[in-house]
Amino acid sequence: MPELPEVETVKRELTKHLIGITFEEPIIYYAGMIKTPLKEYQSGLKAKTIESLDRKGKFLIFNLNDDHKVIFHLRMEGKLFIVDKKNHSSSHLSMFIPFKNKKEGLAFYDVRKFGVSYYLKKEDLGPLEELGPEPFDIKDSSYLFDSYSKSNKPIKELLLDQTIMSGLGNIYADEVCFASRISPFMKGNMITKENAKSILDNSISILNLAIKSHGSTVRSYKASQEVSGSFQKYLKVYSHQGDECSVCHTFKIEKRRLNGRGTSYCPKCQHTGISLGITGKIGSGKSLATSYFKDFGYKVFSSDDEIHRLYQDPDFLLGLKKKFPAIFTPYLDKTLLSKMLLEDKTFRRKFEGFLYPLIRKACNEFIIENDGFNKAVEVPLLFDARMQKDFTYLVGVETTIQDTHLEERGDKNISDRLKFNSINSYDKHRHELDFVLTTNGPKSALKDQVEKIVKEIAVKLN
DNA sequence: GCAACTGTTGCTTA
DNA sequence: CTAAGCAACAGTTG
Repeated sequence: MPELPEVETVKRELTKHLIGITFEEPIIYYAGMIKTPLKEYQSGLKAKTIESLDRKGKFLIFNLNDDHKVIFHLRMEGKLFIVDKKNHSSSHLSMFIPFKNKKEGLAFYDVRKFGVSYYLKKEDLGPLEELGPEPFDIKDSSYLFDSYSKSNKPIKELLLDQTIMSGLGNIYADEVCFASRISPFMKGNMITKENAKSILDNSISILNLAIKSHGSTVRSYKASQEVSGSFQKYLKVYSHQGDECSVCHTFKIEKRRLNGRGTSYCPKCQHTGISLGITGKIGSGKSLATSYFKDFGYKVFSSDDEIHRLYQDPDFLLGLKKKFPAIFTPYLDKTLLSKMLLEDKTFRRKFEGFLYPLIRKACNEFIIENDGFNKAVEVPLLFDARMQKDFTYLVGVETTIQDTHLEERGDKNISDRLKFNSINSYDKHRHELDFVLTTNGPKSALKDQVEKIVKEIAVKLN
């Protein structure tokens, strides 16, 4: 995962073996990794000796015994191992640089081929040009406060911005937010000076401890053949989604996407507010239940409303038409759509595969946008859309008088509506619910049930 | 069996 | 300018 501590570990490990080593001409198997002219790279490294190694943020630097240097960025999976010339594994080998008068060489393994390398004059900054200071070099947290305050982006995204401060990646950014008791979703311009100080202090202490632990070993990443990092045992949120928070012992660690990155946090310790997924069959009374949560101060969102909004969206309709031309005659035929959803299983799968991710994304955006508030999100097909993990708690709404409810709201096609029960896997997943609301009785009884849940959650949040 | 997800960054598009 | 989405790639997980 190479973030700063892992790259520092690589640097320390390689320093033991590389100082004074003379390169032979590099053998390049994946030319895409070399970001400066290939021929110069090969001829430039040949017969040069390594004088010292350096690290800036997540970049690794070899200083050669002339006026040039070599820069590596390992990105996601890049690994620099010293291996025997005839013993190196050939799978995912992007480059091999044999050592002169030695039986070993430096191998660059990179499964995903995202890693890059540069051959540059020592005075050229190259990719380091825009790089911000490391936390260790920031003497005053007001620098961070000033940088973050200017931005409307979520604080975690700003922590990942290497031009402001370098070194934090996805794992340590989550850990720093947790240690600082700050929501990763909070906008930069909302943070206080105390927040900024906390972020700087925790960045320094977490990175230092991680360096001491030789980084983290997660998934396939290892700094060298010999060294396995152990910082993963100190991780409090990253890789802990679903576990009870080790600090408050009240809620599970949650995980959701923020700008395409998995983001783990504790809703209580980091003051994000909790989120409820409200689900149930058609006509069960979900909307009414959700509206009661609103009465108790919750922010609410309905995925049905989102679907209606999507059907007004020309871009969505265009995408839909491209994927499912059959339901356009020539305009979207909702009756035909309902019929096909009920009768054609293959069509339904495909349609759901198109629609559910959009719903999931919209719900996620709503939750992130309403950071700090408690939220109730109505999702009729929550289980089918596999959104169980997207909420703090799951609330089921049940009734034995579905048809009465549908009649009450003036539904014309009750029997057709009820057919949709067959494609809702609520019953199969009922045991996953944290709360069940029953809506057979008077409305006031439902409101009382909602109030009970609201109070229980308020106690947990303190 | 397919879709989503994975540690990073930079470029394109609106 | 910002913001979002995608691209680079290949393997693992549900």
